[in-house]
Amino acid sequence: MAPAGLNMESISPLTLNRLSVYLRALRQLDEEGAKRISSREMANRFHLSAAQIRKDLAQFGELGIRGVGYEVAPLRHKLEDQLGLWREHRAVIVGAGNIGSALAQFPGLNSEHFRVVGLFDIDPGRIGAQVGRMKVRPSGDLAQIVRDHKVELGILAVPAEAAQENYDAMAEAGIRAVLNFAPVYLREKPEARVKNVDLMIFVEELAHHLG
Amino acid sequence: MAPAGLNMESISPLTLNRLSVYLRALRQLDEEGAKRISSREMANRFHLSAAQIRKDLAQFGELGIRGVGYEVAPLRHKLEDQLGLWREHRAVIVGAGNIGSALAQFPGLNSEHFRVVGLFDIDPGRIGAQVGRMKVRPSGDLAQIVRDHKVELGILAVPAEAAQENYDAMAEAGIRAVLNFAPVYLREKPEARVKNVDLMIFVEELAHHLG
DNA sequence: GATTGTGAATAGATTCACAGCT
DNA sequence: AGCTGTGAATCTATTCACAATC
Repeated sequence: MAPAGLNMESISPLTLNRLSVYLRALRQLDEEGAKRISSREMANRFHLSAAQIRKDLAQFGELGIRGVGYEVAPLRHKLEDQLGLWREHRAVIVGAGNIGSALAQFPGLNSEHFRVVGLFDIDPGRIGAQVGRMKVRPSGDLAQIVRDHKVELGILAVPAEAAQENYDAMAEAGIRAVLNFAPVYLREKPEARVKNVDLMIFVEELAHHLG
Repeated sequence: MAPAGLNMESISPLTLNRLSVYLRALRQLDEEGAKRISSREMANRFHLSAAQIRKDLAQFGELGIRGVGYEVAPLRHKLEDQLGLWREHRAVIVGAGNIGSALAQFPGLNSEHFRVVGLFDIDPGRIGAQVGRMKVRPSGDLAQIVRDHKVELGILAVPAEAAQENYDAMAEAGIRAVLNFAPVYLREKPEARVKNVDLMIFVEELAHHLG
């Protein structure tokens, strides 16, 4: 009997990130029409560890069938649930520069699970510009859009020096989670969790190996 | 006596990524005119762990002064050296869609340490388009540009289904390291190291916490 | 016979706490 | 007096290896 909802332990961040990887693999398998997959097959195919797949998945109950493997579609949906993808999340992007504009049109953020409902900037030269299917709005309209569309997710794509004030404004408007692309440490408020994404960390990791 | 160059141990990936974080902090301190900083001050200011800063830095010799702290400018340069930033690295970007075009104009990739020397696409509708200071070139010109500019770093910003063939072409052309933004597992060649960046992992991590 | 789920073993990372310098 | 560098202790993550199950 799988103790479905009563898991006290929170998922470790490393495991959580792997769930996203497994989910991507399962979606591909599902599209290919695969009905079942063993941890070994999945590990070989997507360059993962079979033991780790099993340990990670076992946290959510007995999801597999001994002697057989995992059923692709049900496992996919289980992982989507764990990742909060059982409902649509609305997002706004603040900063309509290159990165912000690219993210506004990013397929993953305009999918079944996420929807970008606003792209904001403070620069009058950008306000009103068409970016994909959206028009850039003045940052002053943020709070109203967040309220009207029940936005939970904010994406910060402003210069470093403007990041803290825009984060504060997002938190104030009721946003619950922020993905920060500005290369700066944000003083975090309890109501709005921050996840930093620093692209230079990836580039510098490669540069180190180049020597 | 610090055994400067004879470090046999390779740096762990977690430590390596923190070096980028420390470097960013040190640059800011340097610009502010700070001459010295203690691990404690740095930890408080940038929300890090003092013991971890010391452990990480101690790998590269006795960089600090007991009773005093670290000298900002020399430490900054030591970390830049460790991260391979003592010389300029040339990069090309393949895929001139939203993400590729944004990265072509990303300040970190057009800095003292990195330079984007080419932006490529296969779509005739994009070839010739002006993106920042660059014109989009046909992917067929990749090998020549890589050779002429001694390019070491490739950035893959093509759709998932085109990623493997473009990675192979990069490796073939002589590129040594690839930052892959396509959400797909690449069969890696020994001559061209891959670092995957999947933006959906970050978004889904936040979505999980939103529940 | 095959594969999961899992306790035990191993490996790796972080934090503690203090000796050693300045 | 204050801060680094570091061994020891702790905590976390991964891998192994096999009993349980289909």
